[in-house]
Amino acid sequence: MSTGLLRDCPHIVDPWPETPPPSALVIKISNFLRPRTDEVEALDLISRNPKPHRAEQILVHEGSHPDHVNLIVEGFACRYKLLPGGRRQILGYLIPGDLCNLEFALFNKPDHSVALLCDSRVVRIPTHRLVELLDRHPRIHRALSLAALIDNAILREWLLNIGQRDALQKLSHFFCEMEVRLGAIGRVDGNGSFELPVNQSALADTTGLSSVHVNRTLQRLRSHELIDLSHRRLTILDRDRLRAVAGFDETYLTVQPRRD
Amino acid sequence: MSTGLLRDCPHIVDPWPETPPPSALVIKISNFLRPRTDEVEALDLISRNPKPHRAEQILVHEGSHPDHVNLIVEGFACRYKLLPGGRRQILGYLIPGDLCNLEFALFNKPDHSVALLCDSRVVRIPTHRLVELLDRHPRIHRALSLAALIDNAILREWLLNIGQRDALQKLSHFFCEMEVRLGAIGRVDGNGSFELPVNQSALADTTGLSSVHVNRTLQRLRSHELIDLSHRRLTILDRDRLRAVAGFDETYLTVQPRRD
DNA sequence: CGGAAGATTGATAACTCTCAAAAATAGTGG
DNA sequence: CCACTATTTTTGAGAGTTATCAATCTTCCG
Repeated sequence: MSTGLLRDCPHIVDPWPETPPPSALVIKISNFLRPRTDEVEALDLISRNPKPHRAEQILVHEGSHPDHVNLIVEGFACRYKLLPGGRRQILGYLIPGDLCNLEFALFNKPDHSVALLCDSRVVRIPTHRLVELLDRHPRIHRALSLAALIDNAILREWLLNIGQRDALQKLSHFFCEMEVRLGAIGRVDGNGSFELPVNQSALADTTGLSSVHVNRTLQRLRSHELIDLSHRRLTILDRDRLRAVAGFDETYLTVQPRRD
Repeated sequence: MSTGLLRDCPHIVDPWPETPPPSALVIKISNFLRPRTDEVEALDLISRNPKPHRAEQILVHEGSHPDHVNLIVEGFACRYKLLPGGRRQILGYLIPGDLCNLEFALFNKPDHSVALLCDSRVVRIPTHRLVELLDRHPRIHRALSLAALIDNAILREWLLNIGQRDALQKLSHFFCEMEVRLGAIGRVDGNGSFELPVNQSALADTTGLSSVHVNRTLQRLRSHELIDLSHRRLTILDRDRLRAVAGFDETYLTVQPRRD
């Protein structure tokens, strides 16, 4: 069952105790197209046997030259860049089903690092195997391209968030985004509550605020009864109101394919 | 001495020893691979007959459903998002050779708008023609994918810039980036001077600062004799020092293809 | 020449930061 | 299971960068 390693990471729970669990990657692809049986098989095959990794582990080092991509099967990771002075900007979060460094394994060296935020299960896929998969299954290739576009849209929205919104909006917006993303892979329960293994220092580096200010802004959100954040778990108490505060519009996270 | 991506890729030989001036798109593609004659022809064909457009014109409306992509042949444009309160975040700049909305023409609706910053020459390419081109010339397709990765890297660097650097660094960094990008397409003269049709209000929306603060920060940069900005033209007086101030490292703008 | 847009300046307010330390929580070993 | 340590959260105070408002000056352009 659960190993000692995973015991301390309560969000790693098999949500499909009975049936064969659809892999995170299949769920993700399904957002873009209805996968055929052979495609499901290929995706399942490639994400088989995830290895447990410890929190804090660095999956990708800026400037390295990886020969594989990382698929997050269970857990959380973040992309980030460091500045000489020690400041850090978090560039995005990786959740189950996300491919870590597709682009850089194929083309360029990573311009940023990726680290795990909690104990996670990760598949290392050799670059050549991924390329084979994409060659053999063009629809999967297309779906992953769509996923990359969404990543892009997320980056642009973050730019807007960090550049133009105030602290309260920044944090609210981030929470709204994570709720949608995690909801799409079944990680949000009926109460609007989900695992979010992100401490206040990381929230600060996500939003470009100081951790002290994050702390005080969180208190404000709590006192307005918009959220509850404790034990690495976020509960959205009033989603509509939180979205109103954030100015959140989820369309940038959604897909409207033109043709199949 | 021209700065730019070509200089940093010594294996890429200048394919036009003496002949007619290469189109902006050909120059751009050449940063990623050495185009064959037929590819140059195809690129030239598709970027033929650019139409003049007035400054301020909006090329792409957020939420619209364009049936074409815009190729900037000459001029400047910017991507941006607006917030209900009237605030604006500029998300990136398009310079000659840049394709405006490749992604959204193919897949999704634009999540942002694009507007011209000065009188420009633009080619409207019907989506289907672009798709044909990409199908017929897979190497061009691949090169454009690489270009998209660079765009991505730029977005991440902007996130770092806006999130973590102070006003002086933000502006310096932006100037350094534009110098490299414009240098790569031959738009920077020997004195480190180039056209930059971006007013202080746009600089503010680029960096997430107020225009008043931009003004005062520019004065500081000028008094340090790092730049000169007037008549919509920026001159970098001391590139090394400006880069040091900005903490600028151009590798995120460059390409190191793995194969081919 | 005159209006409009952009740049500059001054003054004040405010949001956010930094420093520092205490309180609370989580993790670890006996 | 408890004690102990490290990490994280919280709090206080003061400083500072940056924003806002409003007016003036300058430049651009018809």
